[in-house]
Amino acid sequence: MNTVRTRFAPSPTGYLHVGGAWTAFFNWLFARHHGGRFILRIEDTDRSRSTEEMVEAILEDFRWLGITWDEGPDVGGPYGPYRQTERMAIYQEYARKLLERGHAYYCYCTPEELEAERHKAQAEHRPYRYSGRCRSLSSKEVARFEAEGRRPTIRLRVRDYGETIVVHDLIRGEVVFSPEHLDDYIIVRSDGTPLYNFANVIDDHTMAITHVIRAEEHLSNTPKQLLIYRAFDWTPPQVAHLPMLLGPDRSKLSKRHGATAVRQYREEGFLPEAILNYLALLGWYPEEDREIYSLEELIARFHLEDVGKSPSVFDYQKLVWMNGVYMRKLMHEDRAKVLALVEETLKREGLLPEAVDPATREYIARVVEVLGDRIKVGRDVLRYGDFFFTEPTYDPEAVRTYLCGEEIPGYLSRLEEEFTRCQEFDRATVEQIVRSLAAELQVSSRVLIHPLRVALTGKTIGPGLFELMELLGRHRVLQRLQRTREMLKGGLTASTGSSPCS
RNA sequence: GGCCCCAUCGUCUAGCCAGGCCUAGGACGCGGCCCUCUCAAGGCCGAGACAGGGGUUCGAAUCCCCUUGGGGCCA
Repeated sequence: MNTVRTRFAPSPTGYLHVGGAWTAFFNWLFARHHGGRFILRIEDTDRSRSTEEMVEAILEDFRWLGITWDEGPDVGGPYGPYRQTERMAIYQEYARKLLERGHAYYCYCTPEELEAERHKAQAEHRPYRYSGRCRSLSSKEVARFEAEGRRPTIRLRVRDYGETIVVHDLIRGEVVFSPEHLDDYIIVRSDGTPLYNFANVIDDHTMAITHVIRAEEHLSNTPKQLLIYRAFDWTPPQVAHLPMLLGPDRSKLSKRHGATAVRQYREEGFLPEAILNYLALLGWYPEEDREIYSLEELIARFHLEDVGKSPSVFDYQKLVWMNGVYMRKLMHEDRAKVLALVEETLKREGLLPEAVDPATREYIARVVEVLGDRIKVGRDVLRYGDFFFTEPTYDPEAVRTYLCGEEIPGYLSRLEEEFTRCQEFDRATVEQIVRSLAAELQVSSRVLIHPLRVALTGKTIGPGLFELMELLGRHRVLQRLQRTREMLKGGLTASTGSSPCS
């Protein structure tokens, strides 16, 4: 039994897409499950849109995810090179072989002539298929075309038009294609570059790929590719077509659905383990009523035959939930990682300098401690605790509901006095102060707590008030209280010049 | 337009291949309650699906056919 070899072949025209990551991951899981190898190949034949930076970016995204490859453009391997632009000689060589054996021929038809054929077919209400008029050109005709300056394309010669093609798909079973749409299709353009279906087959074969696992959008291409294998007398690899990844509106997942690049998730502070775990559960489920699995468990359980056939909607909410599960676990198993993640987020937002001193590190650690499991993704630090690092941004709605009562300024100045006067400024003391004042005023303590929170943080959500105050420290608390009172008194906000309470 | 794929709660899915164990299970999300200074987390409870129609069968979510709906490829 040959070793299993799978591959993923991204085009370096953008960052790694979650759909691509998903496909790659299943290839990876399958290879790892069978003790095989996973290969990365770069499909950069579209030179106008491919860049070297994107090759590096994609490799980096894979590294970050923890999807490792055994052969690829950077590490090389026995079947290289691993980028298509470096394999042009190989495609030419195989195209020549096909030509020599008569399985392919030069075609001098111009786009206009082809277009005319197509029109005719349409007018007669029959499916278009290339007429094959260049199948047997005499040397005189060839000479004439050449003299006209025509550059030929190379077409595959399909032996038998009437034949049905059966694809044995590991996920879908037997898929039967009726023959009418198969024709002598182009495998090499007139400029000598190979077409996708051709390059793909040559690469997969010469790289000894045993299992082609790809998205369903390629299922319709499979018969065409099978024809090339047959022309060469090669044994085709096993194929498996994964279901499509959809956006919430059930169309193919794309940029307009929001974040589709793995890079974006990384920047939002997602954990690679959580992303992989989430991706694993799209189109596939181990037969247990649970959803959290380690990579090892995933590898052990993965079976291609169990992958579903119906398309899956990418559920951002569930990913967030799952990330939260991993984040909580990390919180007590490897706090340093959480801290690093948070630090990165703060730097990206410009709330921290590049070089972070030890005292700030300590402060961040305390913030994370106070924020606790509110942090489901890295960016939640901002959502719940931006005010720890910058002046609060006041949520207008929060101000209106909690700071606009006429008794509020009075409460706040009483609080301010007490906070100025007290000896210690720890959570127990401030809690004591707030609760006694509430008792004295004969109001529920929440009557003081809510306005205080909004005054200090700008929002209605966040960590416990007293912990937050202790961390903020007396100085900042007093400063913010003062500022809030001025804001309420003056009735002015910088932006509109109107009262926040009207 | 031609060809191909798909079809269980809003979403991811278990069950389907080997029909009865399914008054269809779990998870996310949603609603309620508890905890509580808010949010988050946690606990408890709840609403929520076999696309429709025909068969086959003693019996169908499970097998077959049609319709409908979604998606993809080629043009």
